Amino acid sequence: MPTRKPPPLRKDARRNRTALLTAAKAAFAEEGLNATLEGIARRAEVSIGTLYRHFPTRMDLVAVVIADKKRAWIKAAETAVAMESAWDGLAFFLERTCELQAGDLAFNDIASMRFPHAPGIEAARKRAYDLGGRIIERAQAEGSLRPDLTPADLAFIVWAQSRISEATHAIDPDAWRRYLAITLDGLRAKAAHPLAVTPLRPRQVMRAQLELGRRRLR
Amino acid sequence: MPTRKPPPLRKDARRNRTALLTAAKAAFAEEGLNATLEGIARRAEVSIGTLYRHFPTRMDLVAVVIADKKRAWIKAAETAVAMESAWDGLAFFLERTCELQAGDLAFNDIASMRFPHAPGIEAARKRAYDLGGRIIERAQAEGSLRPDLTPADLAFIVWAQSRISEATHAIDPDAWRRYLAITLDGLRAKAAHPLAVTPLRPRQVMRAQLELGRRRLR
DNA sequence: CGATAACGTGAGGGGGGCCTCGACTTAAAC
DNA sequence: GTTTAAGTCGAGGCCCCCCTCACGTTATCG
Repeated sequence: MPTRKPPPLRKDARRNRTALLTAAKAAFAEEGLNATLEGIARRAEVSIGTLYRHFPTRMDLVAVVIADKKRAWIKAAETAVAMESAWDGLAFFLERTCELQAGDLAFNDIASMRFPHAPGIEAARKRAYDLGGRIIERAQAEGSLRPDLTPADLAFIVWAQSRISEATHAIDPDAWRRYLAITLDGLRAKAAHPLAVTPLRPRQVMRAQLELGRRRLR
Repeated sequence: MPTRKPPPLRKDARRNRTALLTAAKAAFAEEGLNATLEGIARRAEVSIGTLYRHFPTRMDLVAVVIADKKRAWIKAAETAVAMESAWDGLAFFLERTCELQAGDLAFNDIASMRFPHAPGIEAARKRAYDLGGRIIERAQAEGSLRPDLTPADLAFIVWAQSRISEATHAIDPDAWRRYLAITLDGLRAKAAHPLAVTPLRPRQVMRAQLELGRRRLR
């Protein structure tokens, strides 16, 4: 590996770095990923220059703050694929994804693709997408999931949910569950009526992601 | 009525007003209701001062631009209440609402409550909400709609849809229909599984609206 | 206890949007 | 054609944010 181990940080530097991450985590969660960097520096009681020394770009900060949830997300997908009941796997995956974004506008922004170029997210997204495909296949093979659903549809369902948790996270952190339950009822094979509109092709889904990202961020 | 009829506009003033409205309509539709006023003035080839003379506040501009769609929205609700099949009425109302917001980020912002204080919208909202309640009641009486749905749920469904059309309007203007169809399948009485989470109370719904409005607008 | 590299700082330049206001221009009425 | 109220204009003040950099400070090591 070409990367050298970074030299140890000085004590004050370590303290400031921690303070910045704490402040950023809170600010991003409350205000979304476009929280102002100056505000984060103020919150951490550190000068703006120090913020930039530690995190030269906003993305560097985002990457660290997001890391945990990103891992949790992938793990949820892997767990879902391994569940005995494929339907339960699907429901678990959707619930867990929505749970991660509820009350955390940072992950909400990520899940809604408002930061399409967030670092390290690309890979996680691809992985989650692939796993999502397998979750769907299994549930369709099992006969519990409507046969016309595609992996891209999963993304749209999560995006749609993201607006609901965006609206309700401060009022009732569990409100989104109600609407996810309704959607799940619509996903069952027994409930399915034929869909008149075809799903977006993968290329189009990517463009839709970028479109969401264009909206008032960055 | 205490309002006098306004004096006729000068010819150049009328021309500029029209240009401003045209520009604003386009800008709001493309960029959402927080499109920059300076940009709208540029687009109309008019100075920023002129914009402010005609429309002292952003809301004055929004009110005029939105008016048509607002009426169309109420009309859709009234038509829906009068339809023979209550289920068709519900589907029609939801479809029409989503249709109005698809491809028009201005109405999308309105429907998503991102401008909670938009002028004249308050009344329209109340009317639509009331009509929505009657649409639901009829469909539940008919036995076609799941009995646990409330008027507030309708709002959340539309908000959720708004994110989908936000993402897809430029790629496939009809993509949202696919997800609305899935949601409708979840709304049928036959598809319903009991909902574990209770709906938000009216007071909470209002707070959720304001919450959405807080997000990066104004 | 120096010496020094790492670190912290905040003023300042650049950008952009909001909104105001006084000087200028023009349509319209006589 | 003159008058004048209505209308237009855009510079400029305000605010907030992004990001850089030269200078002062501090931890760490010999």
